[in-house]
Amino acid sequence: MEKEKYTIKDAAKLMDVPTSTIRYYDKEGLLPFVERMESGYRIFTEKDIATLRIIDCLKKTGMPIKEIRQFSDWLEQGDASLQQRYEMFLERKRIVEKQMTELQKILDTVNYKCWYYETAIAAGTEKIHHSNEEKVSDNLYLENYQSKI
Amino acid sequence: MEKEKYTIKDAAKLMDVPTSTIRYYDKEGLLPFVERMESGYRIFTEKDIATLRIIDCLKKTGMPIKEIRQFSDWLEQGDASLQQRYEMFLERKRIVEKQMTELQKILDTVNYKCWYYETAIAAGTEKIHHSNEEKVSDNLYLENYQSKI
DNA sequence: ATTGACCTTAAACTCAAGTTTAATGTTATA
DNA sequence: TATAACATTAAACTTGAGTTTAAGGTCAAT
Repeated sequence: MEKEKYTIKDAAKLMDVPTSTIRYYDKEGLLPFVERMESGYRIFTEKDIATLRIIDCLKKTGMPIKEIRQFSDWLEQGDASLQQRYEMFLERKRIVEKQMTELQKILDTVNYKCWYYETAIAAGTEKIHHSNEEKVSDNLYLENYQSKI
Repeated sequence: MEKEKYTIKDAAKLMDVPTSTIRYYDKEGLLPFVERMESGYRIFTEKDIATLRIIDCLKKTGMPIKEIRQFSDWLEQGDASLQQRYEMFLERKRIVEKQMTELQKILDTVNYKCWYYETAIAAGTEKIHHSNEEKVSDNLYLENYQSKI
């Protein structure tokens, strides 16, 4: 059986951030659903932790805090905002897919540079990549290399 | 035949950034190789533009400006720094591969939420995801879904 | 030689996303 | 009941990565 209630310290540990980050998110309106004790201490439920994980996922898609706040507002509205929330995730999907494509291109360039330096080190100098013939080799390399991966 | 020399405006247009960004990079020591006219105007060669593109690639791997400065310093040292530059790109490769893995996990979560909202909208309420039986369905969905993609 | 479109720098400013500090209140336990 | 280890807030501070501003110098075409 899992624990049911969490302190801010527990929540912070689960999310692997300092407690100050959780307080900052709350201050920015990301956590309006978090209840308090009479003393003012925050109480996080399992459900709150699950929502924190979704907020973390949105952050990792590159969504700025202000837009995540919109999502939290929609959460407060319940079923009336299902469509908006759905469209938000559809857009995040498109964005992340674009990021993946971009990241693959970056990886191709990094891999090319690895090969560039391997061959330069073997030759003892970068000059081997300066002549026209070698440039042709580079292109041939790139063409083959990218289809091989 | 391509143009041989570029102004800061040309370079900025080629890199799709404002000229202020190029000046900022120069101020931070990223562009020690860029020559000047007697008047002080920067002159970018084809090679400089190629190096700018590599700097842009490094930036897109998440490398901070201060570490890119190290790369520029190594460039100035010529063949003596081939090994260091090679190791730098090997590390960037590992980092980008990790980013790709992480991004795939994020996409899995986003896809799960898309399904979550599709089904909630069809049912007219999110409550369908609250009962224990439905939670089991979620898990089954996730298991099947991720192997299907 | 004047005009407009360029270029230069230093320094101040912006922005997001936190982090730190200070002053104070609460809870668990020995 | 004292004390340690938590918690609270507001406000100031930090960091990275630029952008903007101000004051001025240069270039190309008329």
